[in-house]
Amino acid sequence: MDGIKVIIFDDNDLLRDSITMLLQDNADFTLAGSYSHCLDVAENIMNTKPDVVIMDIDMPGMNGIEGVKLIRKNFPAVQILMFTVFDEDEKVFAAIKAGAGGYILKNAEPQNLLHAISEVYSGGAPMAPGIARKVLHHLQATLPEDQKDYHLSMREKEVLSLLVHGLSYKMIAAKLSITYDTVRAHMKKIYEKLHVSSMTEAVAKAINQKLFSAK
Amino acid sequence: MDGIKVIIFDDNDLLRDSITMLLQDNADFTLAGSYSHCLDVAENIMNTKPDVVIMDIDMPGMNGIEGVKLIRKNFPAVQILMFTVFDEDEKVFAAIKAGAGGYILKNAEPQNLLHAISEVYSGGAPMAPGIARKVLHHLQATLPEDQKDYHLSMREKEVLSLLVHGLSYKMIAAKLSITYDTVRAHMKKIYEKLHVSSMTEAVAKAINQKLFSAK
DNA sequence: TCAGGAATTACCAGATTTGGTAATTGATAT
DNA sequence: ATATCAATTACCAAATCTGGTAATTCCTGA
Repeated sequence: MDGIKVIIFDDNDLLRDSITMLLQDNADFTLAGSYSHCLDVAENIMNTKPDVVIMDIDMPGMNGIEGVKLIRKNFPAVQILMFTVFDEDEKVFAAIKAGAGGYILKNAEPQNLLHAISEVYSGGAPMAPGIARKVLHHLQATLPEDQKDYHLSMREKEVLSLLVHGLSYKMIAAKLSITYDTVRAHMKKIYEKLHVSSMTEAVAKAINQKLFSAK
Repeated sequence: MDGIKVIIFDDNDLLRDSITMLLQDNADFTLAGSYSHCLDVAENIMNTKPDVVIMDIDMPGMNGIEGVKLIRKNFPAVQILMFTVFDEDEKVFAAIKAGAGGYILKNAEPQNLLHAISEVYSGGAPMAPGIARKVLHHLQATLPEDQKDYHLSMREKEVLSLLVHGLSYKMIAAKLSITYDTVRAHMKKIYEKLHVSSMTEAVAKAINQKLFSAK
């Protein structure tokens, strides 16, 4: 009956107040805490057990990104909604990397904030339009290319994988219980198929083409 | 006065009809074309010059992902909104990689579709909640770790970079106009700093830690 | 001014990799 | 049944890499 339990971290007192009122006027939400800094973030969460945390980025003492990391590490079930004026790539991606579940901007309509809280609570990932576009573009750039198929045999993949993990021919031979010369034979085939002619090139190509997670 | 110009590709005739009606009832949108397959996608776009394309994935002849690639390649200004029943990672990421600007599901409210069209048109990236979450998670997983600093000197980075690009000691020496032995000296330092002891390990570590884009 | 790091060059000896050529066995495909 | 391919082993000679040790120059911070 008390709706989604929310706490907020923001050093702007006026903004915290207006959000407090916004949430109090709406039966779907309960404001369980409001803090001007996130130095005691773990304690605050322990005490209030929120469903959703609204987190500013620029705060004295500890910035919101660090706060997010702490929350994710200790309370993985809590959803975090970034609420900030920043829309630079650096902050956005740092927040996402830290584990934020949504990212909206302070110039948004109050109604959007409420909607975003609901959405992040129910497993969505509310993002300001420009942010979502940034995220999509970044993803487009990093997503693997259409994987070329180099027609490596099972054994060859096995050998290449070990090579990528730093083993020498001799070590690979030992690991696979085959002869040094057999490893060499496989390597020759691999070089041929990958169009390379040295271990370093093979490793670089294997990792870059994501033939292996390599780690 | 005729609003956002939309065309749609979907092999479900009933669905195309209902979207046709939906758009006709709304002055903010104009339906400029409706096709059951995207085999003639380039021609269709040439003729209709749409602002936004609504694209299904599963269609006879050519699937929507391929269609998206074609559109992106030839008409980069056109925004594409995926509209499909699929929410598997594979399809989602393939569509994003291909260049889709938004991704919503067919079980969404009609109102959401209209909203998504507006959003993708104005530079946003509308996504179904679950899709957005997938995207965020994927990004979290691929975003670079907090880069460890191996304290490599400028010269050492230079040498390592060339190594990653497949050059041998000799080639590196030539490229940098230094002696083979100098390259060796740098490599020894690099091995020490990266805690490795072979070229392959150095290359693997350099790429995995994203010291270089390596491509 | 002195210590320390970065960049450079040098040499030695041993380990490792590379390219070429060749052969055997077993499985698969036509 | 014949041809192709994967996996295996082998040997040679040349090229390349690795670890150790050492020295010089230049520049920078204490």
